[in-house]
Amino acid sequence: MTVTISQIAAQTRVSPRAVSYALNGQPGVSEATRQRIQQTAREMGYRPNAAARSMRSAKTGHIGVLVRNDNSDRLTHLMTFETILGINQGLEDAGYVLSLVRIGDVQKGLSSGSRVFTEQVLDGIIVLCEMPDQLDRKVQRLIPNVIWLESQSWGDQYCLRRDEAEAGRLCAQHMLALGYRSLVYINHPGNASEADRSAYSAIARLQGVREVADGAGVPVAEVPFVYDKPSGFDQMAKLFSQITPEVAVVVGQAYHARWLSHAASAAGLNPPHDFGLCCCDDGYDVSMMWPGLSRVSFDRYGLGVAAADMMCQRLDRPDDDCPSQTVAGQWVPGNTAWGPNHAALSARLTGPDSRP
Amino acid sequence: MTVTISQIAAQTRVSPRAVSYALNGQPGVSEATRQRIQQTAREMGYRPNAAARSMRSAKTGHIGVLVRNDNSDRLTHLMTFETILGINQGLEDAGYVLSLVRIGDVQKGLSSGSRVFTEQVLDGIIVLCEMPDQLDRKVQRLIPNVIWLESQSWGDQYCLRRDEAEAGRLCAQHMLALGYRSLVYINHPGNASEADRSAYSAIARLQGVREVADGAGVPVAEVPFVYDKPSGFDQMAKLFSQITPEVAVVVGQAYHARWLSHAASAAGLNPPHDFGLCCCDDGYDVSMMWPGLSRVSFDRYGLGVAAADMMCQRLDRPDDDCPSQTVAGQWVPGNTAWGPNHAALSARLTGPDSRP
DNA sequence: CTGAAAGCGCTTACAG
DNA sequence: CTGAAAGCGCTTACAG
Repeated sequence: MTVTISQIAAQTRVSPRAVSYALNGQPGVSEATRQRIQQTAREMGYRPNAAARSMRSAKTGHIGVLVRNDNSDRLTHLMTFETILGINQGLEDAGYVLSLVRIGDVQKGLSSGSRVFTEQVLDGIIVLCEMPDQLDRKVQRLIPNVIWLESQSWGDQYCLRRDEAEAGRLCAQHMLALGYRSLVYINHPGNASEADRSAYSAIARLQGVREVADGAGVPVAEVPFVYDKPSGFDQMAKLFSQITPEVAVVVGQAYHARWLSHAASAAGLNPPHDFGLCCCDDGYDVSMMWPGLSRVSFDRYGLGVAAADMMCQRLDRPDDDCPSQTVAGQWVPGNTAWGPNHAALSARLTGPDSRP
Repeated sequence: MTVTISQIAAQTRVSPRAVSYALNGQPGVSEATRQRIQQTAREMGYRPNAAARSMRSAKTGHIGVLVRNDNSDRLTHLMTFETILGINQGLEDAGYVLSLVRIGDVQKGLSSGSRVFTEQVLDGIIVLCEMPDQLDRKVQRLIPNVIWLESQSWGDQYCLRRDEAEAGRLCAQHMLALGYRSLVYINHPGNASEADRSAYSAIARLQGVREVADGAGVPVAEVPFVYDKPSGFDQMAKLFSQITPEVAVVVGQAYHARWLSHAASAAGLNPPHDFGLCCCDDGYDVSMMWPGLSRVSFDRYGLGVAAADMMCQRLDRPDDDCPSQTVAGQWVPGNTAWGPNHAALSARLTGPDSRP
């Protein structure tokens, strides 16, 4: 059924060696036979057997991307997909295939997990989630080349992260510049399971906000936020009852901004008329669906490409230095925070499009 | 460096055959030696070489998922990720590894694409995007077992889709039940490139809406919608200037609902106070961030699991019948459409939480 | 410039 | 119950 090199060899009456050399563009075959072999291979619909190649070369050609998708948290942040597509682009350009891998039940370790942990399937893995250190070590032990992307692990090499503290600073700076003198920072409360997951980024963002606000003597009220539990609604209801146009609400994640926006809308409140709103993060979908959100923007796709490149360097030139990198976001002025003194009416007239 | 079966055989002074039989739980080894071998294998950190196994079994153990991510459209709908995670779960349970594959530049065919098209890498592929028929045929020619999920391709077997027409009917039925007697349907305009991509689903949804509305003698105004171009903003501005609480806006995709909500909010308009809003679709992120959206809900994750199961059936029992399936969504009553006669005040007092 | 041969790591009929 | 051997499809030193 499937065509092999031997079959082509038989067909063209040469040795398998000649076929291999001819198809891989190596010298050692006359140009005439090379042409003849290539022609026949094309006609027969030959495609190399990846497994056989892999066995010879001791390289699988597969790179994993590890996402958090255990049973307690079936869906990681969907925005991760944007980064994954960037990784995919980068890997594909280098001839690798991307294997999606999820962490199995974290409690069980990796026992019930993917085949990539029980067999030799991957040349390397990009860790795109936060997980307990113990699990991190397990991954390092089972899979040869690891790159950490947006992970809690951080070392001198092979790590890549957004600059969360800078994002917090940018938000605070722009809110102050608009004239706000009262900030509310909304974030996940640090309960045990969630702290694992978003601790480093949430902490860094808040630090950035505080750093700038403290410097200007502006208070930052911290409001815990659980969007998927009834208690979260109560807290938001309380917030809405107290909010004024003089207050700027800063949220960490774009998901939080979305939740807040819809909840406020249902309560008849809209930024920037009734309060200021900005976000330390965004994603492609935000830039498309909510271009007016005042925010720090990160190129998650580009981050993925960069991580893929880092992996390729680690594989191709393992002895070269590959320093960890931090990527800064860009402030995007929107129409959800116009300052406490801005006439609400003009906001209403200007409409939804805030882009230049 | 890596441990092989021969090394274990040498260590335990048995033949490679015995090691293979012992580790794979096959009869033909005494229980004593089996235990000894397993113990040694564990100590040496043995993990089978997937390539060697693959070569013997003529199965790669990799299943592709094809997404649209060409240069003109770097990011497919991010909600696709939810489905992909479902597929991943289903495949992993069956011992397969998921390879993410993107369509290369559609114009160029698959020439510059992933290695999965030039070598034998995959046992099968799940097409999770719409693409030209010609490309579809190419995929079928290059990769053995194809499952179509949410694709424009439809046959008696191996296809899986949401029931879009039913979603449209559900939306219209519930809007009519709430008392709305004027519907606006917002959708992508059918321009050439976009028609390819969303034609079948968009057409089916609108048909469903019309079917119900026509039956009740209720008019449906169609408004084209381009959210990523300035002309889209103009059209929305016009819509907002005409909208009233007596009108229910029906949108096809959750992305459209999000865009509309933010744009309306910036203009000081909120559903259900100023107009009714419902959506033929949702996603996990919508259910978390915007639980109050009146909508038809689809379990995209479950759809992914179902597609993976379909693939496994096709691989395990190729001769069995595997009929195509259509999955219906469920109506979720929210707080974005409460009927034209509902007192706006009560909506404002009730707050953001609309869940039972 | 080309053919015959070894070997990557595994599985599995085939003898003993 | 166990060992020696073939073979999956490919690549690559080694002779000629």
